[in-house]
Amino acid sequence: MEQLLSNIKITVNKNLYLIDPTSSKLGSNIISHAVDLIDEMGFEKFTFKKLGIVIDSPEASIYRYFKNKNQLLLYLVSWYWGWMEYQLVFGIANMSSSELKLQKAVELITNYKNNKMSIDGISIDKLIRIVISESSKSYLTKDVNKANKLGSYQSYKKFVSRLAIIIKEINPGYKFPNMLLSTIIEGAHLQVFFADNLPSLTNVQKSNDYICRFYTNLALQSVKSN
Amino acid sequence: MEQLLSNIKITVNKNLYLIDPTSSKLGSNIISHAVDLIDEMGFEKFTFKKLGIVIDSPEASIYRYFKNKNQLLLYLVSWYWGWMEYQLVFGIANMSSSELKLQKAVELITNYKNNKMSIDGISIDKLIRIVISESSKSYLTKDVNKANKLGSYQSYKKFVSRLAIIIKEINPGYKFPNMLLSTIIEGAHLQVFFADNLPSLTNVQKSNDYICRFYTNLALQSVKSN
DNA sequence: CAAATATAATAGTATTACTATTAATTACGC
DNA sequence: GCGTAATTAATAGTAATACTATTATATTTG
Repeated sequence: MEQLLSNIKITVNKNLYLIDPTSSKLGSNIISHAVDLIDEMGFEKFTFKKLGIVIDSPEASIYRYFKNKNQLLLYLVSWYWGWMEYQLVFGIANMSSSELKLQKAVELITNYKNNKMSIDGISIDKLIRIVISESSKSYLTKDVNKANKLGSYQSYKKFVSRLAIIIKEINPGYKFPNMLLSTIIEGAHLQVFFADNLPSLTNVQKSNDYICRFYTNLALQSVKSN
Repeated sequence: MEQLLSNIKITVNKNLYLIDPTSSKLGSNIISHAVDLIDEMGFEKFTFKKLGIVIDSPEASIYRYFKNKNQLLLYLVSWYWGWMEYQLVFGIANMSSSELKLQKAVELITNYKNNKMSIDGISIDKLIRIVISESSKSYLTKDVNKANKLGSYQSYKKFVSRLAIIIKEINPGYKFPNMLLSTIIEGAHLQVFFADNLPSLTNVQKSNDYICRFYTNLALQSVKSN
């Protein structure tokens, strides 16, 4: 895996930045330290001012790369789904059984461990925590429709539709593949968050694989029924 | 139902306000117009300043009732779960079958129509939309733990634990009742939002009951397995 | 009716989320 | 290699947000 990494580059819709942050030192600084800061202080408390202090550049320079902090979040989340799709495609490349493919996908979605690596200066570990805690804020706004028209959720939708095809292979008559997938994806994020913060809303104890088991069962059961 | 309403009062944890908003005209004005405004402009754009203008009271007066807008959101969400619990208890009062009770609960969770009524000056219609779009923001913050210790999520947790008992009645060996329930509740909210805004992430068409059917199947299937 | 108490209004401040303008740097044609 | 254009960075703002401290006005009650 590490070998492959140096050769890939996750691309992100051009509407998610003003200047491609991978095109300059300042840009990649913005990204990597934004990940650090958002993870550390949460998206609400995160500001371009604070980021500017950390990277020792003025606030206004960051505004040249991203319209605002929402667009930056959108960029990070989109990057995440690009990275997930990459892993999915490689993970299921040599599988013939669609059922096993789906299983693999759920594993991928619910596996939050062993990601100590960095890609393009982005700490995967921290990015995953950001996706879990903050990604829903990227679409739960009054601007969703506008953002959607600009392709801001492309990567996420692509990931889901790729999996929907696999589900259709397992059971062509299954009526709710996308619904099932978004339920699993967002549900899995939630359970991690609840396990850490509101344990009475989940049955997960830390450091076991209940989440993976639960959603794998859910997926297979649902798809095969109906 | 309408008859009953005049006699009940949904109570909310005392830590969710500074002054009980139901105790004064100003207080109930704050609540009812906050619901209008948040529904209209979304939680991010909503401010106490704007609310003050609408109710023709200074911003500072609102701060006497609620520490900040997050606390106000917490109050509304908590009120919502109190109201949901009330409906649940009455809805399943005379049922003997736990399976039917669970079915009724999922119906309640996924039924977003026919709520043109107002209680305590709160438009149920609008409140439901707020819960769908904004409620996750009330816990997806760095302050969750603090808020949780103050009992801010009590009503939600109580609703979930009440249903967890029903699930245990159906299948005492089922290991993940809370996980299943939070998946269904948050998933159902999400599907409504996606149907309106990001339709390719769901399979819901407007004005059908796919959401109810999907999550009812999910619940019954999961609970009976394992 | 005066004192205590509760409530409301005024007038601030620090921070946030930007933007317009100016300064510095780099790229490029001749 | 030098001047001009284009890009990038830094400065210095502004309007709005999220509060808070203080003062004023009612209301209660002994």
